Amino acid sequence: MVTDSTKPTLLVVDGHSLAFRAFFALPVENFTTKDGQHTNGIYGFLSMFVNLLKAEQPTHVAVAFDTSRVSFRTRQYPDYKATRAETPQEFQGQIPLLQDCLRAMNVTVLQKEDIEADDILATLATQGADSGYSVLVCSGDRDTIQLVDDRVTLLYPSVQGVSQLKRYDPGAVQERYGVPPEQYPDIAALVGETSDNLPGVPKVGEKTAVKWLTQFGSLDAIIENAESIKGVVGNNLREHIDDVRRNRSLNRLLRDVELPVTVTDLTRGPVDAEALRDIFARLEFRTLLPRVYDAFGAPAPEEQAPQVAVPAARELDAAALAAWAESQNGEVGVTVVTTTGATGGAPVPTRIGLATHEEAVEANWTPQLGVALGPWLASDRPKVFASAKPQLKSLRRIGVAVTGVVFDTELAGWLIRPSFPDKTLADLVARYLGEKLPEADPTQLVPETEGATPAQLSWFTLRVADALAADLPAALRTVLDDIELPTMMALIDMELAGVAVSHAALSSFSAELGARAEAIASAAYATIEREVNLGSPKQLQEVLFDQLGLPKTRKTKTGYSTDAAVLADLQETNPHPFLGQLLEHREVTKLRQIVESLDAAIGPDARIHTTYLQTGSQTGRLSSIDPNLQNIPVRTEDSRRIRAAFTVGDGYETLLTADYSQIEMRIMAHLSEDPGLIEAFRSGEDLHRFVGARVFGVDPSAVTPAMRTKVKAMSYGLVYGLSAFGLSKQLRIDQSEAKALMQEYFARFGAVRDYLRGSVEQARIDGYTTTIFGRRRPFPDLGSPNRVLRENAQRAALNAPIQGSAADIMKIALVRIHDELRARSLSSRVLLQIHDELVVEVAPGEWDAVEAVVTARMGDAAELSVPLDVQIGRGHDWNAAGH
DNA sequence: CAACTTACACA
DNA sequence: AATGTGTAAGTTGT
Repeated sequence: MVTDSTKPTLLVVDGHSLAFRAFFALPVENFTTKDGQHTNGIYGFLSMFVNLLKAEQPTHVAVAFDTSRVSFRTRQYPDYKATRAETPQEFQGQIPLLQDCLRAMNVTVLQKEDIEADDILATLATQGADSGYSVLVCSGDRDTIQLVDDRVTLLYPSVQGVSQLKRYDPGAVQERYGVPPEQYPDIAALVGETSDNLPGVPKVGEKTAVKWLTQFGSLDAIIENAESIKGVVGNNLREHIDDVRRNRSLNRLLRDVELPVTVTDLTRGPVDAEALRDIFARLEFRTLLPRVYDAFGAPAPEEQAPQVAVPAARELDAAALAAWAESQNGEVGVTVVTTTGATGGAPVPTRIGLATHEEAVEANWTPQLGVALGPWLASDRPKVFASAKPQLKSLRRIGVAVTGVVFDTELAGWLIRPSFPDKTLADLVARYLGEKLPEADPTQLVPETEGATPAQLSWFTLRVADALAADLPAALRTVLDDIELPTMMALIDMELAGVAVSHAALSSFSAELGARAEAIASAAYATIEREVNLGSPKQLQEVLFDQLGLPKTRKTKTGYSTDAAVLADLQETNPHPFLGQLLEHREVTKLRQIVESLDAAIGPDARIHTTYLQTGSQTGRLSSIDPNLQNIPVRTEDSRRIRAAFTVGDGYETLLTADYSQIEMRIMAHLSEDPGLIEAFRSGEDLHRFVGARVFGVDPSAVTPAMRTKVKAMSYGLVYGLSAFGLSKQLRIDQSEAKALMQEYFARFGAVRDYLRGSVEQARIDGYTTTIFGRRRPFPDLGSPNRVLRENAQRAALNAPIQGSAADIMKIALVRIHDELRARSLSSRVLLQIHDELVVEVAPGEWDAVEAVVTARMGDAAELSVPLDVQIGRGHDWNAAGH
């Protein structure tokens, strides 16, 4: 005989009804991801669910869902639940995500065509009770009361919300409804159920129903004795007997639904740490993860010790470390520890740790070690890093070159999941090994936990690299080997080279801009007869809309927009001197801010050294930080003075700029194989003039500037997933005119539309987009029922192969130019990459050779069905070189 | 003091 | 309601 304490407990939950209650209980504003996915139903359900797991400690669990609003009951009685309002779209979309969460928690999710969730619950509860389980049924549907008996308890959400569950055992049902559980459906049949659109006997409520049941003993007996019941209610009963019979038939839950599982299959497994982390990250649930692990009685993965014993780090002297490295045949993990920037100066190596899968060795970095280990580092013996770039940079600073980098965990992790922000070794150890990288507790003066040593970090790096390599599709491995690792080597040289910038030019320009800003501000204050902070959108709103009484503009989260587009619109409809002054002030202060930050970034070598983030974008582009040299102003006369401060450095002769013209449209032509677009590029005619001639049906020579502007905006917009609305706003034309323009465009370049449509559809099927060179970007939301989410994903998916292929091509060109300049022993060097432009510092006498290399390697970086056109510029500074 | 919001520079 | 980035300043909440 099993005692209660050892009896297995089965928990079965109606996912739909409880998530739906949570959906209404939690304010949607607080539960929306930055992408617009609503999560209130998911969060509320999971919160209740983990509490339940923790409190009840069930050994077996299942969550059941309805498949649709249609079931065998609606076939029997088409009006069943017919009065229910349409399920809100915001809720509908949450169900699949909730199911993903549950699966990640290793909880069985069940649903079956034609069957309601409660029937699945009834079936499992019956099986469970018959097999000796103690059964808990959790549902928000009162029909499940009939399941309660001495082995089955119902947990029913109270009016306060889903977190408060009331327990119904037979006694509690008797107390609350005045009848034993098995008779509850009789009451419900008599009273009816408004929410299910099942009318009962008029004027009969719970009280009367219970009275009759007590008096006659059963529903059948009541019906048999209907004649004997007096008064209006008696009449009503006799007139509605068919309704009562129907109600009783419909509210009987099926206890013998055929399911793909039996109760014994519902055991609780451990959570899938990686899947759970991913889905919670996507839903932006931060506090729920530890609660899940708590409910599962398992330590969170962060707290798990490594599954494999970490080898102790052996401290070696320079000669021994070098000898150890030379004796290794396979891949060696490498970790270079550097001084931190805060100590002043650029980081240089302080320690190095090496590891194989078996051994971990390390040493302080000394000049002697540099000499001893230098040959191995410079050899092509295979080395694996976690974030190699800063480490290789630190070595290069002290004159140590490294080759043979065959893997980088950060790059690989990014290629697999470009959207994932966490790519440090610690993150990847947690994600791919399910282990916690030992870290010294920084809050402790004397840390209780020892952090991993450099050699041990190298050991972890190797293991993570193995896991990543196993997860890396062949196409992405090619991107890593042929594009990303070589690009990283080129970036190291570019970052270390830096670009010469004139402090004198910037500081005087900054002062001038400051004076101009002040003058404009004074004039603006005079106009509005008071002083406000012109940089404060809040104060500006007061001035514009209250004081000056200008019409309200586009709404933002916190009020009304005062951005440049809005101010320009206002200036047209309600001209006011303050508007112009404000715009001018914005422009000048923005420039000053840029000039100031650039000036502050000039190093002791009179050059600015940016850092390129190789894993910072989702498309494959680089980004640039500290400072960002990819957004230096260019459009206005003032901004060109900033570019003029970027000069050729000492010992060099001139700057060369090389940019791809219309590379994205060329890729579009290649991918879409549109004959018109391909002809446009092969003809050598100006693209927008050619397209304008086709769209407006005139000779290329008759294309006016206005026509050219329109098709140019249209072409660029295409690559971004532009709508007629967006185009009309961009060009400040009627939406109808924008629509006509788009139609005319697609009539002439139909293959472009076909390609764009097809590529998004393919992405929906594959789950990711692919560039010409095989780089991928996942798009899980292309099939989302949430329209905002889906359409955002569609536009991004439209753009990703084009922007990504352009990034691939530029990286390939960069690497080949970088390598060829070195191979030919030229001193000229690439300094900057601005997406479709390279800036090269040309050494004396090398112009012709460098120009030839750059032109050729950019031009043949990819074999497209249209030529890649490269524009070269030459000058003493970036502005002069830019035309 | 950190997180969020707005605005704006570039491709 | 047109993709992808990074930075700064103001505002708001802890």
